[in-house]
Amino acid sequence: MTTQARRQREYEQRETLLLDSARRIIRREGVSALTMDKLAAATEYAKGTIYKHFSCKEDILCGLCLDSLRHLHATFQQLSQFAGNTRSRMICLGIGYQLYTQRFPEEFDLLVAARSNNIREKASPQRLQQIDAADELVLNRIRELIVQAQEAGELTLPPRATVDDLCLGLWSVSFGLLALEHARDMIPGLDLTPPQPLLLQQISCLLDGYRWHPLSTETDYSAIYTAVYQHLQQLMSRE
Amino acid sequence: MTTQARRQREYEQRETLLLDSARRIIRREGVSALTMDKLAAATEYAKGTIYKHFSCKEDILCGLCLDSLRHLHATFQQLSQFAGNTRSRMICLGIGYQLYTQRFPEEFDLLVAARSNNIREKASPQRLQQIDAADELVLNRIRELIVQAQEAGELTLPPRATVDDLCLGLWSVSFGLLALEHARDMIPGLDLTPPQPLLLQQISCLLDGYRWHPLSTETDYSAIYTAVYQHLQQLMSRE
DNA sequence: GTCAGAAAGTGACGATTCGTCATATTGTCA
DNA sequence: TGACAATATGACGAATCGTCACTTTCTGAC
Repeated sequence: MTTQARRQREYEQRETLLLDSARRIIRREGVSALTMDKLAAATEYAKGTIYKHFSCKEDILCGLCLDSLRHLHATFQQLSQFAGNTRSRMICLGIGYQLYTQRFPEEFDLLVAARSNNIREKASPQRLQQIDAADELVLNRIRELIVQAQEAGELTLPPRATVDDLCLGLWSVSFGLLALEHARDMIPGLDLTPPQPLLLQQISCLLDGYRWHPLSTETDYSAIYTAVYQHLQQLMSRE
Repeated sequence: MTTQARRQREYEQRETLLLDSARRIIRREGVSALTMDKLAAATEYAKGTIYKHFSCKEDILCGLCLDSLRHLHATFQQLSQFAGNTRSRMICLGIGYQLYTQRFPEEFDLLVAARSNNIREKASPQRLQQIDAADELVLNRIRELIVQAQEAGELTLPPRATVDDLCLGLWSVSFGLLALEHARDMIPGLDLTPPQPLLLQQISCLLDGYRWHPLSTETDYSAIYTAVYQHLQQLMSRE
């Protein structure tokens, strides 16, 4: 049915428009400035129409997270074409994640917020489920790479560790570090390496600990880091 | 001045009472159920009185975080008396952190939430500053241990890494992993080691990567883990 | 082209929660 | 004991929420 399809398309376009408007408001005035009335005015739709899409304000925030996760996933997809040994390619994902949070700080902030009940309690179950699904897609990219490393003989997991354990470990240290990165400004007198190499250093040590070859003691990765970094920065700014 | 002092004490006691009430409401009915009117009714104080203590609802949430961080710090203090080599003692802190989040899940949830602008935008600057200060106290316990490890010759940091880098790395992986732990329930089909050893495994690999001796390949830590775990569990349940 | 019925869009409204502040109460000390 | 300060109160106006009865637009059969 052609009418049906067109309507569906229009609905999705409007959802995008609504999310874009919401994003703009948040970027300009902060999350607390986002109100349903304001969003309605900005998009020139009535409040009732917005409620056709989102069950509440928190649902919109989750909608933004979802969008953002899909973005991240797309980036990871592109990165998977990067050539090199599996370990460099994993580093590549780490750098991608970091650049992503730098380019979309508001979205990442929401991603952190969306981990807490404060938001989850109110958002619609469907939206939360979609977020989880998107999360999993991203995780799959990491998982894949670990499996490839095993197959390539570059990684042999310790006895009781599973692929998912390492996967979650990598995710944790990256998510944690980026989420805590604010601390850099907030906590005075913290003597840290600049942000860019800091995450790589942590990932690198973790990978050394898991004995993902070639170890950082065996190869000098710094040239590779720089190359990947520049490559990615171009890639992401182009969009 | 004696009157002054007594008033100050009463003020603090009431603040504790207010926070305890708020905590109870959140625990029973969720964060969104916490309203100023409800808290007023529960504590038998008027709303105006509550606003003498907290600038808004988010400020209360941050108050709870602060409380919780102080708790964590106290736990870390106690743990620093634990005997053993520096690496086991670091593991000890990790276990302490984990048990802490298990015992106070609501508080930890708030701690995650308080990292995002959603809350930070509204809370009072003083409270946020207090949180940062408390955060730093906790970090100092980790930092100390790293320095001790260096002094004991059990740890030699890689060329460009600072004490704070490692400190933040450990904090990140722990915070990240615990914050993402929900994922365990949410994301289906994740093949993970059970929660208790999972964090220890990550920390352990990270420490191996940093070459904090004795490495996990040199010593079997599992007996120590179990001992520390039981010791701590007793310690924390006693309170 | 027209029209009836379906689908989509609207915004006024009641309800909830917020934060304030003029007033009331309590406590202090000369 | 009383004057004054400190503290507590809760009624109130403002802001925001989410709903739903109504209006407008669209659709496809005739």
